[in-house]
Amino acid sequence: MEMKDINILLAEDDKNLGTVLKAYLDAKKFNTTLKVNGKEAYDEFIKGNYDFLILDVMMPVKDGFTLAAEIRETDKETPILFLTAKSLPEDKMKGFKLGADDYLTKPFSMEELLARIEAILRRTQAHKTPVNKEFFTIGKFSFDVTRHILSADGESQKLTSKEAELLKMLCANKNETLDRSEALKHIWHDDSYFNARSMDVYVTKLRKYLKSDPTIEILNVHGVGFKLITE
Amino acid sequence: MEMKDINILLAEDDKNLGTVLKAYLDAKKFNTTLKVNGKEAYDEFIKGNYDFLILDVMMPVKDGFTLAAEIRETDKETPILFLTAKSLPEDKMKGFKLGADDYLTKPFSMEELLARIEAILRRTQAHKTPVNKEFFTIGKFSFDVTRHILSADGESQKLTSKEAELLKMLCANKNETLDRSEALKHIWHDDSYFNARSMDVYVTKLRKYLKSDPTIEILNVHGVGFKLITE
DNA sequence: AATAAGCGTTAAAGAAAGTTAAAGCCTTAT
DNA sequence: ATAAGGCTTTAACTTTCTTTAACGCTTATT
Repeated sequence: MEMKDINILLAEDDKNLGTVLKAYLDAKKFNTTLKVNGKEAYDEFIKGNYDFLILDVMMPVKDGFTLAAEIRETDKETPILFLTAKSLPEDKMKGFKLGADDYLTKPFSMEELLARIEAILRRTQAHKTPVNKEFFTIGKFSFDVTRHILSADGESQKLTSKEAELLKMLCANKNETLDRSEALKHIWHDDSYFNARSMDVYVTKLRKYLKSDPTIEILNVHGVGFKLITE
Repeated sequence: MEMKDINILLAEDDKNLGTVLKAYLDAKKFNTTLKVNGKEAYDEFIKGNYDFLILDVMMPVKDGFTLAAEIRETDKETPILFLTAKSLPEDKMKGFKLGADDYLTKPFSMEELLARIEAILRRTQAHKTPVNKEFFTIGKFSFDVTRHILSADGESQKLTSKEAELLKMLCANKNETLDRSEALKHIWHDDSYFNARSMDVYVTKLRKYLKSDPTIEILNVHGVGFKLITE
């Protein structure tokens, strides 16, 4: 499965486990934020734009169950997976009653955790964006993401997979900076020097395609990435 | 949640466990059908309109993994929960890789099973569209999977088995990329260079069959696979 | 200002895919 | 047993897509 821009909020008070988990999930192309108690996690959840919550149950200041209950007061959608040493049946049932999607007891394998996260995301992410009807307007151009077609003035240009993916990411971040490393991780699956050069070549190609509309610009943000500018 | 219209297909060869589970689930307002092996369960799944599958892994005639794989060939939606005595990590991973939503090892509590089923249904029931697993519509074409017949405008084209299998996989992944290696492993049983070339030949054939509808497209995703695009 | 790192662009090399035709390989009928 | 026919694979050639390399320019750092 392609794990593009999934933001995971991980609440775990065991620093060791937390760090290891975050490293593992980030390596699997997620974007993980680690908080060490329920209160911090709640504050982070409120401001952030999270797609998945992994909550330890026993934490200082505010435990995972309380945290989940607070979150579910306003948010019924974001998936919750409890991660805990408590394996009592009553606890499990409490977790599910609070609206959890899964409940994993320690010790567990990272692979299983990943598999369970992906199983849940398969269900939730698919419906988030009404699948594959993606369409962007860039100045006088219209861009059919699924068909890889960029058209304007009655003319159509068929894009290659890489061109289309890059343009899609730029469009999704219209007028904001698209981090080079994000694009590389997502499209090239590896943030390396040579892939970065390859990306530069693609930026040039996209600029050529778009140059007939002078209001459009793919701006370089030195050392950071690129920004697609349109009004 | 009101459960009385939820149809569960339960495949379990242990008569005792099967009967007890069915009774429990029916008491919880589900509508449960019990089959004692993978083959019977598959036949039942094909004709029925099921919302949830509970599959034992070890069963005579056809095991649960094989059954799940067959079902997932044409149906990516219906939730699958594996119920098994096999608790080896590799088995769990295999289950999830096959597209399972959950994996519960025996012995388990009925309450936990119920909680897990409900957690999954919460995600899936909201947006479900019942589809016929043996029949696909592709633009103006209709494709009878079992009979290998592709028809449109009153004309029918009989497909060869390889053509039909490939088209089936493309349909099951409509508007998503079908990985080349997945198709090769599944249809050719070996992901090799020469089979890949053979697959290319079949893609050309399918494109010819489908070309009379310009809204249909089999798009190549370079280095990854193919994507069947329809409106 | 000197230096290094980052970017823009073009061209060429390399890898993957599109297509067509012919060769293999089964199955079935004679 | 052999020939015919349909299906699948192999082969060869063509086209397209992606990466690498090269060179010049720009931006940050000191």
